Amino acid sequence: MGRAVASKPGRYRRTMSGRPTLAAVATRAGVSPSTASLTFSGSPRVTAATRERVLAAAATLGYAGPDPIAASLRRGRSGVIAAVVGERLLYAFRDPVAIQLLDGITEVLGAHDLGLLLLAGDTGRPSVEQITRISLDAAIFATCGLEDDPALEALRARGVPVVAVEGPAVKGVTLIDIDDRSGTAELARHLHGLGHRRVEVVAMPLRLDGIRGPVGAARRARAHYRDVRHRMEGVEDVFGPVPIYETASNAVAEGAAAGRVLLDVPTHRRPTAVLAQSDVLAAGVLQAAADLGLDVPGDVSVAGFDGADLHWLGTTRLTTVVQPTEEKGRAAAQAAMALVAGEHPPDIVFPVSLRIGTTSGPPHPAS
Amino acid sequence: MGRAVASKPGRYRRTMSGRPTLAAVATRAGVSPSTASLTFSGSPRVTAATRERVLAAAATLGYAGPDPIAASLRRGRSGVIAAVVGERLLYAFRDPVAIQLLDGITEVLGAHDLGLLLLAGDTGRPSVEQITRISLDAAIFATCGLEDDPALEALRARGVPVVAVEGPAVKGVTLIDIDDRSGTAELARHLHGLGHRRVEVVAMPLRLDGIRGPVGAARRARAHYRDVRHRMEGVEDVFGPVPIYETASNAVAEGAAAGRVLLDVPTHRRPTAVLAQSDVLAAGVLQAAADLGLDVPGDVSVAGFDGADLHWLGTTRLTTVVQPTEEKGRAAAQAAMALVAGEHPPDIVFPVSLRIGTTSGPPHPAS
DNA sequence: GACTCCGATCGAATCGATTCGATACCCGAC
DNA sequence: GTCGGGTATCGAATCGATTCGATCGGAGTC
Repeated sequence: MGRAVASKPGRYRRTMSGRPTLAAVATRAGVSPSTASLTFSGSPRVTAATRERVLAAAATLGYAGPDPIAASLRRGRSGVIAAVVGERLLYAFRDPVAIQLLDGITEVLGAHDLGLLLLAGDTGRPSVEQITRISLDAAIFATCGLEDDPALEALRARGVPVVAVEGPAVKGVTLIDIDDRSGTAELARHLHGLGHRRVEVVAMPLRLDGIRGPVGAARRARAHYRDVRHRMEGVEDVFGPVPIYETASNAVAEGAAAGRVLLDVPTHRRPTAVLAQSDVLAAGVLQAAADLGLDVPGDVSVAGFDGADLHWLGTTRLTTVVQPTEEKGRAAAQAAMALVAGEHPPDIVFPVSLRIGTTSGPPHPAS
Repeated sequence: MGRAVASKPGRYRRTMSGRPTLAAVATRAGVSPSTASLTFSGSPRVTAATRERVLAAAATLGYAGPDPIAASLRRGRSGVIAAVVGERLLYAFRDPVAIQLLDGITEVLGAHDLGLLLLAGDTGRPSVEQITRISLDAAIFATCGLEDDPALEALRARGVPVVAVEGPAVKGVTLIDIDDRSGTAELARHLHGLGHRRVEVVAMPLRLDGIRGPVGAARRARAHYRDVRHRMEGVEDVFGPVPIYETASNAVAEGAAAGRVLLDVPTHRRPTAVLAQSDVLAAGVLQAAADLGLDVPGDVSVAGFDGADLHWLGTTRLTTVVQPTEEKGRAAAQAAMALVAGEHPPDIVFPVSLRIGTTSGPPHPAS
């Protein structure tokens, strides 16, 4: 018990960053590294007394628990699941649906102490470099999934399991989907039943090239996104071919611009109903209608899709198709976790439901 | 070249997940693991010919590059930086400022192939478990930073460097801030100059307890968030003590509710100007004013803070204090990277600037 | 008092790459 | 022909933990 012994109480090995290692804690506690490890993993095979000693040693040395990186290497997983967001966050998160989806995802991942990594693209896609440098257990294509996405390619090459929310529909990818087509068709039937015959569609972007305007057959055939396609088809199931106006992005301003184009025409050529492919676009159309002094639904009915809560609409209740966005997110997260566990979760298609609000009504008899 | 030899072309070691390892590729290419590693790290010390052979071997075996986890362990970094978001994403991301901040962060991180991990709290704070399980190189408190945050505690215990955006101001944490106080004061002077004398403040939450209503002295003293405090002080610097109405969250609906309370009173008691602490809240106040049939700025001037682009405001240009949100994000990311590199980046305070819009004007002479 | 049996603890291999210093080789020069 | 210098490649240690099977010690039983 001489001073020489007592004077070097902290001479244990430390990590590069200067922090102690599990081995150091074990030494200090007078146990083997294995026992120390067992202690921190909360194994019941460790005596309470031993546990105490290990924890005390850890406290003394300022050890905050096993290094996650080393643990990840040994375990073969990182505990991180990526959400791939095609655009810059600034644009992607303008979409309340995207946010709600992500919220559902984090809800499930957080409950399992998993982390959500955002893989966003500056110009379009997240860099493949990012994907190869960061350790991921799985990836969820949250928005903008494309069949020929290079990010998808990179993930598959690495053997990272992939979940896609509303596409891309690729073999080996678990798909979490909603019934876009029949949901839209139900909405279309509602409008048709009200007497509407002259309807037009305001579509979300068919491709990521910033083009807006009327959609011709050629363009139509090259529609990239599954949900966009299905929502067009749903309308056509009821009304047959209808004019489609494509927006450059899923934003209120885009919807407003489209709305002005469609509504600022002589009455006899004006559609009696506008079906926007999203609530956000519909909000824009409503704005355009208001600017033009048109009454909704008196002069024109407006419908959306998503059932997003657009707080800025005030008391207007948009007629729309409600999808279980948050549940989609939860399901996606669960599927991702199942894939990580080596299971083969099934694809899922969630049902949607029509919600009739205050923005749809019968057209003018004259129309 | 008998069949027996040719039939076993791929007998190299593979990882647990069934993927080949760098060592396997090296063996196959007839080089040492070191050389293979050098090849993948793009070292110029490797001959073109050798590089070719290694890459060919990798292609044959289906090797997509070094395992990020193993590389992380060796390098001592994971390439992941966390953004701590206090609330659920669903609420946090309703705030356009938060999104813009995050966008700025991802812009910088993405350019360096770093990943952004979202640490969100379901009920309040992100779980400490998450922090101890996931490997982080640094963390950025993006919103809702509190001095006594257990998450902050956990991060520091692990030795993870921390950057805070607008608080918490704690020793050892790099602070990225804006000049809330003098910015608000400038705005207040503008209104004072217009002739306003009866002004009220709609404040963001002072604490995370869901309380809304007039703020008394006791409550005022316990204001938790730095930006909220500073924005109150800025107003008082010009007007002296003014009534403050606290909202339960930074949302349009909350602003609207507060607006109704403040504006739905007899004219002589109605404030001639309302200073909301954020543009989102101001949007709500505008909505309330419209609902009450009040003209802005005729009957009441409304001002916000942030300079967020609220696309749903239409043509109304809010009088507000513009802060460089995106740049704040970029600075935060850069500070985080500097900390990871072992540097000591300085705290930063960004200036803000008054932007006079269409929602402020002189009060009624009668008032 | 010897023999099992059971459970707490330990040893050692392993996860997959990175990196530094050493080696081996090739070319030119003396 | 040999030596020096420079460079492409290699060996081996290391990053920090996890985990399986082995070991050791003590309690219970005949």
